[in-house]
Amino acid sequence: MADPQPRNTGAHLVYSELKRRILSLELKPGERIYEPAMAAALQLSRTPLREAIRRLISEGLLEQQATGGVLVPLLDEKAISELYDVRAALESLMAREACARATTADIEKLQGILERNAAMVGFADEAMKYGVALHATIAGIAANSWAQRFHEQISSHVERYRHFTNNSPERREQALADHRILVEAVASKEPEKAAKIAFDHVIGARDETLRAISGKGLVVE
Amino acid sequence: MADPQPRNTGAHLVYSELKRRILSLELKPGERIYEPAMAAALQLSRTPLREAIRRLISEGLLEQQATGGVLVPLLDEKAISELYDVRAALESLMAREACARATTADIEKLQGILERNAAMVGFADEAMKYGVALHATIAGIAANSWAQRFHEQISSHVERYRHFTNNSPERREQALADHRILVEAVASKEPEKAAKIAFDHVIGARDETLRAISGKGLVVE
DNA sequence: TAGTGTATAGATGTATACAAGTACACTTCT
DNA sequence: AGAAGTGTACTTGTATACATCTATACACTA
Repeated sequence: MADPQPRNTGAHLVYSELKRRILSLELKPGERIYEPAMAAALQLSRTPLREAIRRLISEGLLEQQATGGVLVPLLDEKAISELYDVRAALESLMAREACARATTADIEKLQGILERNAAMVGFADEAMKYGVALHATIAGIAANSWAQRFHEQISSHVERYRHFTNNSPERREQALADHRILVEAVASKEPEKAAKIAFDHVIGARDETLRAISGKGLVVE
Repeated sequence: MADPQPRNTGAHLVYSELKRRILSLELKPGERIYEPAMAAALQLSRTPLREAIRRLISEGLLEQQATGGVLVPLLDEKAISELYDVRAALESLMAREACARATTADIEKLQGILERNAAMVGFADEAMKYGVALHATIAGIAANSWAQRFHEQISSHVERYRHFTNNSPERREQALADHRILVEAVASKEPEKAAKIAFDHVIGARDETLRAISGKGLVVE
């Protein structure tokens, strides 16, 4: 969860750096973090390091053992499923609220992103980029700070699983189709319809991800 | 967000204590927290106090100013609305998932709580207690740890607004009626119906709360 | 008088020293 | 040999000292 205006302190820098390492799997699931060693590696004292660690714990990106040690959480399929389910609920809500708040300019912006999404459907990275932009724009229109906050946290965790999924052309076509009818529903101000589309869209992504991952041998201890 | 097993450290104790003071409005919205004074008052050093403060910040129960100071967040109606909307999405999701997972024993438990809820509908505190128990039980059946996590955070914040609402007999009757059809939907395994009922139920609570609060002069600056 | 610069008190951010607790290997006893 | 106890190395938790930054009051200037 990035701050609106990250302050320029060591604790915030090491927070970002640790988060980056966790999401990139540079810090491996199950790995324990030892404060003195990590502080030395990052060239800081334990105090700001601990602040960063505590924050990551409260976001679920690190786990505190009952005994006091701190671990990078393991990956497992149940967690993926839970993450996507909550994400579906949040995106569904934001789509619903976006219907109530979208201005003409907002809708044009969505349609613009949709066009670029369509144009880039052949390129995995670009298509992904515009997909994310579309969801972010809808989130911005909905303007529910709590939904956004939680959505960001969820997205961080999903990021950790992305390394195991494959982004197929079929999936991208499907996502584009979903996006198209979602933008249409928002444009015509149909909140229930938009909510359902957003929900099903994310559930679809969940099932696809679970399929892609199953059997890939997620890291277990 | 309470830990599964709160460790027995000063930082955790002061976290609980500060959280209690924030939710009870003992620490007033807009009030600034000065570390040296607060540490002295709690008879601890600044180090564990800071850990508690950081955690509360990441849960939104304290706010960090760009300049470095830490404040108790102000109360305002927009925030209430956002909180309830997200809560509606989460409870809706949990009701949906509860349908898929509920065992016969789970359903009997729900019906038991419902009966006690009905018996106590004349008493504000008791009725509230069983209402909360019902939602918690459904959350337990759904068994989505992320939904539960976020739901707890949201509930903490809602707690801060409860001081301004009045729990009328009519509201309690309405809530009981909602609970009844919700349990029925879960018992008959109708996920879409249960999801909609839970959503509308919370939205109803939101509107009631907004009505009760408007004009009561929420603390501003 | 309004505005700016500066000094100063006091807050937050960081480093380090110390206390308390945990894990693990080794010894000892049955 | 196996189990239990004990000592040691090391980790986490806390206190404190220090550095840096912020805010406010006051003097000075235009």
